[in-house]
Parts: sequence; C-alpha cells; structure tokens
Amino acid sequence: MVTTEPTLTIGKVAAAAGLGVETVRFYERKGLLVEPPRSQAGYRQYPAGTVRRLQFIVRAKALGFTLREIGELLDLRATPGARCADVQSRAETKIADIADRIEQLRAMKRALGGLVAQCGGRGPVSQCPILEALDEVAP
Amino acid sequence: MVTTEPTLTIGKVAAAAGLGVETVRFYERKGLLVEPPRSQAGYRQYPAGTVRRLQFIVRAKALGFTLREIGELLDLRATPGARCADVQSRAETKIADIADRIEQLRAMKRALGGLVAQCGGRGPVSQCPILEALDEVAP
DNA sequence: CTTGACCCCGTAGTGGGGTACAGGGTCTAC
DNA sequence: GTAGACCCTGTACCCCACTACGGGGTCAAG
Repeated sequence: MVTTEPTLTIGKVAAAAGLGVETVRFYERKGLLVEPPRSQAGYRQYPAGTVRRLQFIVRAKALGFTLREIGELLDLRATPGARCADVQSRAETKIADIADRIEQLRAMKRALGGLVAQCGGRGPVSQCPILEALDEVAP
Repeated sequence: MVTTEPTLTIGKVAAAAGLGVETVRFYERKGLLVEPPRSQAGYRQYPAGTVRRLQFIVRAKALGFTLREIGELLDLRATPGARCADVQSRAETKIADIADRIEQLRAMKRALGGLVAQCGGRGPVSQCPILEALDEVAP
C-alpha cells in the first residue's frame, strides 16, 4: 500500500526553511529544486523532504558556496557512482578560495590601517595623507 | 598667456590607467569623471590630470572601496571646508567593514575545514560527512 | 457567499561592476 | 585616397542572488 505523504504548499516550505516564496520559486528556476507535482488548481505540492533540501541550500550558502556550486553538490549527491572524495575536493577548493579572499582583505586592511595612522585626522583634506597616497604615481 | 595643456583621447587615458575605453566611459556615466571638453568631431579631450584621477579610482578600488564610496572621496577632496578627519573616518569604517568580512570568511573556513577533516575522502557520497552535515536539521 | 490569505505566471527592477555590440564618423600613415 | 585604427552613441547583455509587481485564480473561515 502506498502511503501518500502529506504535501506542503510553497508558502509552507518557504517558511519552514526561513525563505520567501519568491526565493523558492527562484531556486526552482535555477534548477536547485525539482519541479514538484501540482494540484488540480496548479498549486505546487512539495514532499516534506523539500524542506531539508532547502535547508541544505541555506547551510551551503552560509559556508560560502554559490548557488551554482550548491547545484553541483546536490547533483553529485544524486549521482550513483559519485565518491566522497569528489565532495571533499570541492570543499577544499572552496577553502582555498576563501583563504585567498581573506588574504586579499587582510592586505587591504593593512594598507588602509597604515594610511589612517599617518593621517591622524588633523588638517584640511588638501593635506590628507590618505588622499595623497591614493594620488601617488607609485602606490 | 594661457599655456594650452596637451589633451589625451579616451584611448590614451584608459591605457595609461590600465583600463578599457568602455570602463572609462562607464566611470563617466557613474559620475566619477567630469565630462571633458570635446573636439570639433565630438572626441573627448582629457587633461593629463584625468590619468591621475583614474589611478586614484583604481587604487581606491584595490583598497576595497566601492565606486560609490570612491565618488564620495573624490567629492570630499574637492569640497573647500572638508577635513582630513572626514576621510579618516571613512577609512576607519571601511577597515571595520573589512574586518567583519574577514571574520565571516574565517568562520566559513573553519566550518568547512572541520567537515573536510571528518570526511577523509573515502567511501561513496551517500556516506559523505560533508553532505550529511549540510543535511542535518541542527547544523 | 464574501473576504482575505494564499497561490499562479511572466516580466522587470535592484545593485555592483563592468563588457559587447551595432552602426555610424574620423583621423593618420602610407 | 584608402585601409585600418580610433572615436561616437545607445542599447543590450553578463554574473549573482534576489525582490517586486501586475493581473489574475483558489481556498478556508465566518
């Protein structure tokens, strides 16, 4: 006997995942969600598992994955012969990526910090060391 | 006597600043460059100082300022009574901003690093701790 | 049986930072 | 005088992740 799972409307899955209805439809358009069956009236009828899928997306986003990458992870999860190592290497690439961004930001912060220290906040902008530094030919 | 400064075409200023012609026109549309005088034929005629202004933009971008913020800095520079402290406080805000972003990224990196370590790369995706973690109800 | 909350679709707008045409005119060197 | 490099405008397009809106249909409570 086929136990018919109770289904959820888009408003329910969205609320359960902490998202807006428009966002869920947007994820569907992006291919992150399979198109669900529809009711007579054309309403989307989601199985309960969709909430978990949405939460997966939300959490992966929090870890710095783009929607495209999240789509790849979801596909990978559904690929029969896929290996754990595939997922791991994506995570490692992302870690390297994040490390790069941190280094970039640290360099910016150092440079700005040095300028602020030189400036001291006194005097007119015409003598501001920050603006002068930005103006110099050799940065 | 008025010494007429030699002027530069858009291609020259763009090349001198390491930008594309389209990008320079884009900056003009964004209000970062004053509309320069035109030749008989309608060609933009830039004074040499424009190259420095473009380089200012390029360097400020490298320090993490958005184009909007760069526009504000340029305006500030041209404001008679503006104080160095104004520039300094913008720089400090930007530093705090960058520090926030670094912290965000570090948290992502830590979380991902932990998952990668748990994973080890062995086994099928169906038992991948990374995917399982993303799937868990309480992250 | 009506009201209000929900759902549908398609399209367009946001912001940030550009890039790419198309369909012209101009300038320079040979 | 002509080829090729340069310039002009305007519009459209790219990525990214949404968000909003108009103009409808539907469903449940009172």
